[in-house]
Amino acid sequence: MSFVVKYKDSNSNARVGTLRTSSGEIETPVFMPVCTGGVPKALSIDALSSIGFNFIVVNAYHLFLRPGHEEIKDFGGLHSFLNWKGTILTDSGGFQIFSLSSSATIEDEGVSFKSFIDGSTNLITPELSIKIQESLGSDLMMILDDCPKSDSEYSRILSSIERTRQWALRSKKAKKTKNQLFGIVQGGIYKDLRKLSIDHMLDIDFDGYAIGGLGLGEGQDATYEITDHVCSFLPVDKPRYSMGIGKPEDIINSVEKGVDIFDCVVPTRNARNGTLYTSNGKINIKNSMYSMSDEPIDSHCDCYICKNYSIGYIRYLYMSGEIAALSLMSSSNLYFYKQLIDSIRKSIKGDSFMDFKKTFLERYRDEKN
RNA sequence: GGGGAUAUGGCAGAGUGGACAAAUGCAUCAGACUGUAAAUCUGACGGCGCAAGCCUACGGUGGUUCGAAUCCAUCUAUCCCCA
Repeated sequence: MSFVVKYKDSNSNARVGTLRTSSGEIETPVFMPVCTGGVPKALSIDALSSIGFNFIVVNAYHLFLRPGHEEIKDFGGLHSFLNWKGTILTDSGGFQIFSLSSSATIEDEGVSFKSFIDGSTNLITPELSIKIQESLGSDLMMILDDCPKSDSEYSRILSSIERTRQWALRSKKAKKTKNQLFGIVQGGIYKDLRKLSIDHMLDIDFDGYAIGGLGLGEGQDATYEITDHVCSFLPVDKPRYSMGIGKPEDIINSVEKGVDIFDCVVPTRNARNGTLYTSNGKINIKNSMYSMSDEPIDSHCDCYICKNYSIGYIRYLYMSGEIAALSLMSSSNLYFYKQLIDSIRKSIKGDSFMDFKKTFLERYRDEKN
């Protein structure tokens, strides 16, 4: 068994488990910093190790476009190329059907993307996606899924789960290595389609199951409801991954429903756009109230940045367009996420997850400086 | 001393008789961001008002005109060239 549940919270579906991959053992719930192109934006990859992360997600489609999966394979694989000793999960490119929808054409065979780099058109099939992920030396691969826009109508979602089923079968068949492969549940906000998609994935049987297509505008209540619905049908002895989720409160609520693995661009992208996460809620460093403030970003935080930098100085750097600000802020947000997921895990082990949730959210929502 | 040019909202800079409270950029202020085509995007940005609207404003003053940031006179300031 590559996944074992070690602790189960008695007041919720939250659990602590260990996930074994070819690059080591991961304790869940876990958060993966997003390294789409092989690096966390505005940071070096070793900054992640310094913060304490040992699990990242990269994107197969982006690395296929540049520098190329064959090139990376020749280099000795992605771990070697990045000099990353931790675990790597590769996303298949399915999300780009959503995010690059204006330059994507979906067919049963696969998805054609017009490259934003050189304009070339590439057909990404489930087989090619697996080949790319295997060439990269992924520890944990994802099937190619059809990720539609959240406001799509029922018929489009229905076709997406059917296509995802076909692509899942082909992905599994194409897999040549022993590395793990996760299925992805689609179905939008429609519970019956979610259930159908779960059945499809369970029939095929994967090493773990991801919930896809959430956090794309359906609203937080819907996100939690669908997460709960999906988790209730997933096997307890397999890891569950909520793709792209989420904001701090989303992670807590999803853990409560039984999710084990997360990734999200929010800590890094929002850092670059001026948002910092603190135990008292998120703040916008552009707000004039932080001008020349000698306070740390988070007075409850004991990280290096909070101990050594004032928010007034970081704001000055940000407003001046200094690159260092983006780096400091990304690092600070990732540290916050690391602390959050560590605290979640600790509270589950102590069977006090719901108390942790209450305490955390009260402070996170109300005090907002 | 002689000749020439220019003066516009926090800054830069369009506009040269009515569609001008005045383009655009920057700065400023606020918001958004969920498997990253994002160091991005959206909104506000003379005053008062919820609004219709009213008031003040394109260096000063005085004119021409139904109407002036735009035309004329004059004053002031700045810059350039020749002595």
